[in-house]
Amino acid sequence: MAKPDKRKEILQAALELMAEQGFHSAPMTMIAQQAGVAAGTLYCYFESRDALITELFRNVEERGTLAIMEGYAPEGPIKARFLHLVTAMLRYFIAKPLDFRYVEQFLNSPYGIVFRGRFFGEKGEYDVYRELFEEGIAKQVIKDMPIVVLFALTFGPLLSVARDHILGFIRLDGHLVEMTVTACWDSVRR
Amino acid sequence: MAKPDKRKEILQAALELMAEQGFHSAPMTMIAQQAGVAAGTLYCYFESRDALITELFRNVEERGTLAIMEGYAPEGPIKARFLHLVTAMLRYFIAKPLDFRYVEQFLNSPYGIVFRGRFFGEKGEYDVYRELFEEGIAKQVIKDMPIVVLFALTFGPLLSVARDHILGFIRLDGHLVEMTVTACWDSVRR
Amino acid sequence: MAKPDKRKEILQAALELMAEQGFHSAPMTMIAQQAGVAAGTLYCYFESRDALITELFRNVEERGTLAIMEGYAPEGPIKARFLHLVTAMLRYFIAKPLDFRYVEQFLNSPYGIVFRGRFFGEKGEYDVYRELFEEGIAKQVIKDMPIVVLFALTFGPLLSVARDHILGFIRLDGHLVEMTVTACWDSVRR
Amino acid sequence: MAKPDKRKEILQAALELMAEQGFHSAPMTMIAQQAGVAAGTLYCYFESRDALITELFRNVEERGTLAIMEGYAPEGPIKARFLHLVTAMLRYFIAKPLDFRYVEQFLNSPYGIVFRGRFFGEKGEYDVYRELFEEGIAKQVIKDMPIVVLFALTFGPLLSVARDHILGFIRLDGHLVEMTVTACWDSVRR
DNA sequence: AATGAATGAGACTTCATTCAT
DNA sequence: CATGAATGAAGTCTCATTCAT
Repeated sequence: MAKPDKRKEILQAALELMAEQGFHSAPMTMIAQQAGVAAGTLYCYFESRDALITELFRNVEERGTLAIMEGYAPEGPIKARFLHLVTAMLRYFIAKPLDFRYVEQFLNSPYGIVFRGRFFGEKGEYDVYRELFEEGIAKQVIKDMPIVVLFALTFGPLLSVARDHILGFIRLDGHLVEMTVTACWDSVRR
Repeated sequence: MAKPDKRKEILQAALELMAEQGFHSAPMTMIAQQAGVAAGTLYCYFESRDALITELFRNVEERGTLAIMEGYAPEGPIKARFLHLVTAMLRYFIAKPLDFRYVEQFLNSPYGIVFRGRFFGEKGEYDVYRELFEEGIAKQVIKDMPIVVLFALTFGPLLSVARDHILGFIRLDGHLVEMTVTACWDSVRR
Repeated sequence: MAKPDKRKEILQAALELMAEQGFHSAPMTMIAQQAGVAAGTLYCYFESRDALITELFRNVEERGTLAIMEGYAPEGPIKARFLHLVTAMLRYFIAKPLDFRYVEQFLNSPYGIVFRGRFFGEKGEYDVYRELFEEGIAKQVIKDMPIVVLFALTFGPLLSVARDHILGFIRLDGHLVEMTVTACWDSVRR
Repeated sequence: MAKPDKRKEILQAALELMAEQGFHSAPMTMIAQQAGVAAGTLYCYFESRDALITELFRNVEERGTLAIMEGYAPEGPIKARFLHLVTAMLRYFIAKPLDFRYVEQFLNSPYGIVFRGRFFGEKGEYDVYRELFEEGIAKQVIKDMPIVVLFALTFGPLLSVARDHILGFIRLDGHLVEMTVTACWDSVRR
């Protein structure tokens, strides 16, 4: 029994190493070391390196989903809902830079090809955006474009800006977050 | 056949393999094979794997720069210049999917961290955007935000949309390109 | 269910796994699982993997010995005794394919090198054959050859034929068993 | 170019190690060391461990085939042909104990399951035995039994006796070889 | 006795790079 | 310049065994 959270420590170790240096710089041995366990122990909790990487992504995704759904009012006006989701996501990225870097790594790796086009999208949440856009289009509040393009207009800048913040190229304070989110809105609104 | 330019063939081979499968799936031996040369020959032209990868990026970057600068009128109105640059870049990505995929791989790898924040920016071109934005801000045509954010608002959606096109999630025809570019403009304009 | 004899269950599990897939495909953990016990429990009953393997061989050997000695008339004529032993052994192999496969695995492994030259030979039974051959030679019923060669002539075909039967290359019915055994006799008889 | 026979040295190293201690005691590193090359070099000549093992078997098989076919008169009388083949094979095993041990290892491993039932049988030679037996049965010189059983009666003792010789349990001189082969003949002849 | 999480040595394999030709 | 065989460090994963509970 010992530490029932050895699994969590491994995930955390993997998150830190992979987010900071990329997948290729986080061999299993190093993850084990960072987690304070033996190399073989990783395989008590994860079937393979791939399984660990995928599982970690699900983990992060879940945290992200919780973050953006908190306080979300599915019945409110389109614009308010859009601003809520996008602001929450950007704040989440800023608050959890490791999560952000990891998601980026993952989506830009062979593992993540499957997930391309969505970000935090395990079923429900993906639909949150989709529904929002579709409703917005129907109500003529949002531009009549393919959902995929609306996604790009929304998340493209978001990821880019979050990255720049994390890498230190800018400092996203509350004001700047608001401006950025508003600009995103400008690009999708009618 | 002869050997018109072994260097170019090596670069092309690397581009194809890395763009299609990722860096990790393009070992030096395979690149050599694809280029029709011996493994050792690569090291006659490039000091190391890293050098080849970096050099290839510069190569692609140059092509991209040429593409967007063609027909660019530096003295025209802000909006027209913006639309020109962004449209040209998107078209370039669509026309050269391998270049695009490679740039993505590169920027999302440890190699590319240095280049983060810019895209086609070797000196001059980066300045093209910068000047455009600064001029636009001064003339109160573009939102008064940090250049970095304006970059994110412009290139974030562009890359995302290009990726979706290349992966087949959407089909970017002339109309859709125009709409996308316009939406980008909406996000940065005042 | 309770635990009638954990030791036996472990041996049975090892027999099944090793006979069917070979030693290499039966790690201790898998044996434990198949036996319905924890991995560590194996070491309560067997000092090591080697000990388990060796002990299992003795076990199987004992069953085999019982099978061939049943109904054996040590005072009868040479030929009748030969036919009895050989027939019984072949039938035993057919009836207990797992035992057979295991014996084969064992004898063809480093473990079994020590046992080479004998088959079911723990003390008494080996002597049964030896005495039979020696008496046969003395009575000029059996060829005057080294015992080891007589063993080879007797058991070589037996094992080979049993293997072919178990692997499905032939179907050994009563008639074929008799013919095979007779042929073995032909090779040793004068 | 260096040593054009590095491949042969690797095969020889593998043969020696595997024949003497079994597959499991001959890791790739050790084979490389014994062959006087680096570990990676093995993979210049063989795709994988499996490929090496299989290739080595084919190699040995070929040597064995040459040995038994030398001086074989396909038109001679059944008995003479039988004695030739069996004697030649036994002598080959005695002359090349490593080959013999390796063949045994191989046939008793997962690799060799496919080859079960034959010994030196790459097409042609297998047919040599088969034709011999079939012709013998037709001419009523050999017992009318399934070919598989005749194989067992012939090769079973052969392998057994060769093993005993190699392990030092007996010393097979010319006389004993002749006696053994004759005994084999007794078991299959009518 | 029994458990099973943890260990860590060691196996197979890949691949960037070198160097004698 | 070009070659490509050779290298060996490093990575992933397996599994016999231990030990605190």
